[in-house]
Amino acid sequence: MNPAQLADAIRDALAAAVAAGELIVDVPDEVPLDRPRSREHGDYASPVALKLGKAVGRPPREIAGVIGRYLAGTLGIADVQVAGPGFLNITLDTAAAGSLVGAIVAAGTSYGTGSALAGKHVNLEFVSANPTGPIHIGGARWAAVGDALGRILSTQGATVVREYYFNDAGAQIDRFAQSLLAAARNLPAPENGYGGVYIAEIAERVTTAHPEVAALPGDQAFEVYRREGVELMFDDIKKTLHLFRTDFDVYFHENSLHESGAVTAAVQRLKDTGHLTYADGAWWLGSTAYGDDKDRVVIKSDGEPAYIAGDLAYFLDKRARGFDLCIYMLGADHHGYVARLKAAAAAFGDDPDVVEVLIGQMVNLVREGLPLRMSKRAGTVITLDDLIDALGVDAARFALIRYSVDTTLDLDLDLWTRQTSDNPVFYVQYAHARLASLARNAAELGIELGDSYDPALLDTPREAELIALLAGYPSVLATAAELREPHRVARYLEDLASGYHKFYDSIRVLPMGDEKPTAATVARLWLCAATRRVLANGLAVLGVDAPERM
RNA sequence: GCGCCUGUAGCUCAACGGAUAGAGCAUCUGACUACGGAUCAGAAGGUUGGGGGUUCGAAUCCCUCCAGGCGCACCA
Repeated sequence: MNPAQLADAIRDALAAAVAAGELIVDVPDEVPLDRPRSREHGDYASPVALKLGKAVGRPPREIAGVIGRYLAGTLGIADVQVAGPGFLNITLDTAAAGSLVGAIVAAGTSYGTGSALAGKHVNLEFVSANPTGPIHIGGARWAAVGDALGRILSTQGATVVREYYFNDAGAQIDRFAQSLLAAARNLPAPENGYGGVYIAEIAERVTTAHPEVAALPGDQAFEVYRREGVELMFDDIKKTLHLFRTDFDVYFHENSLHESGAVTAAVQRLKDTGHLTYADGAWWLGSTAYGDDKDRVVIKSDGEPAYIAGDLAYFLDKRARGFDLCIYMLGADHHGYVARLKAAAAAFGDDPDVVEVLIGQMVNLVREGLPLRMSKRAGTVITLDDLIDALGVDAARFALIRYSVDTTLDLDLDLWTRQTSDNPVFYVQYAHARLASLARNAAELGIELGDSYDPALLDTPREAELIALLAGYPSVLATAAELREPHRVARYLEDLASGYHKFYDSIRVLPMGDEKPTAATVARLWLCAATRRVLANGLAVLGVDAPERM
């Protein structure tokens, strides 16, 4: 029996009680059903009586008692208890609970998926770091979390396009190109320019590939460094992200919006519809209506488009490509954009809720208990490449994903470089490797899963706990998708790994010595196969490897 | 000054308005001649920053104060 079937059974019991005149209330379409934190509260718990208390006008415990009476006879339910203020605690019978194991093995990689977002076209924009330098630690957080979120949304049926917006127009790129030129010609770095070893390195690569540049006058050389340098930067960024297992479907270039006339057209459309106002020689967007603290300039008084003009055209472009949800993942230093982006949608006559902005807090690095202060000027920026070198892709991704993005993340390099049990990613991967090893040993002994097992043999508390954990995976995924919180999946996997290690420690799976495999051996192997499946599915969602051996 | 985020065990953090607030680390005590000890069992550790409010029920929602982080450009 799965949770959805149980919820239906509770609703049916409620409906039956209402039909019999024992309760007078409108039967809701859906009945709340939770997995209690404590196993003492059964396999499932429903606060339905507490929710209905006011509408029915009777004490919740009384209501729960009535529903419980109607529910008690349901096939697969071993026990129904009224507890606490009026919870309905439900325990499945062993066979009904154990049958889940077979369902998981049969479902394979699709176990845990849902359909809450079926038919949704989601544009997921993340990282989008300027191509003026390598991805740094803040971008790394979004790379890991954004990629995981994309996979999570996909499990719920959404069609997800991952997108990276390259700001390759404007003054920052000019400064980048000037910095390259200065480095190539051994001139001091320009004011507001970029420093760091990578500048010299890229300048040299450009110079090597285009030796003629040395003889060119400054403005022509500048153009070469701009064109070629930005291209190299693009390549480096893509390469690093690929190494980090974060690939994008679309790398969108801001420049293309200017060159195609999309920016001009978007601005003209807003002028025509009266959504831009002219004041002090500039054209303004009324973003204050969406919580901005001031209106924003779209066309500057010198006639040039401001940065936001590109955003306007970009949003229209996304909508024209058929997305009905546009998610932007931004760092805390850009939280001021939320109102602007929503205002942009509204100005085009669109629903502001199409725009969803996720704000992630900053990442600090800690070493030996002290915060590592990063400075571009001093060249102590920690890049994504550095992070991968230090931790490896698996640990880096897991470390960045397992914390809510609402909290400022202090990443302890000592902890995550340690290859020990302190490190959550190893704990989870070890559980998977152990399961793989167990399967190898079973195969060596000639024990096979076969077509079926007896679910009623999975009858110890440890097994019941493990099955209950497995049963929780779909709702964890669904919640993670709904709340856009990938860290829930990571935490769940730690719990599941813990549940498995406990099981492993207390219950022998394979026969010892001369013993013959029994029906219980087979049932337990099925349970192990199901656990391994869920660990592998969950790790895949995070983009973390599920190793056969460690 | 205004806005967003945060404040939970010694440390790092969980907990879609639910029951006795949970993990890991650190500390202390235990468990391997057999499926991987990178593991497990147990102990100890809390006025969920303070104060009000809403609710059958608040770490969670509202108000307020305190503390920290990040922003408040005709830059991109």
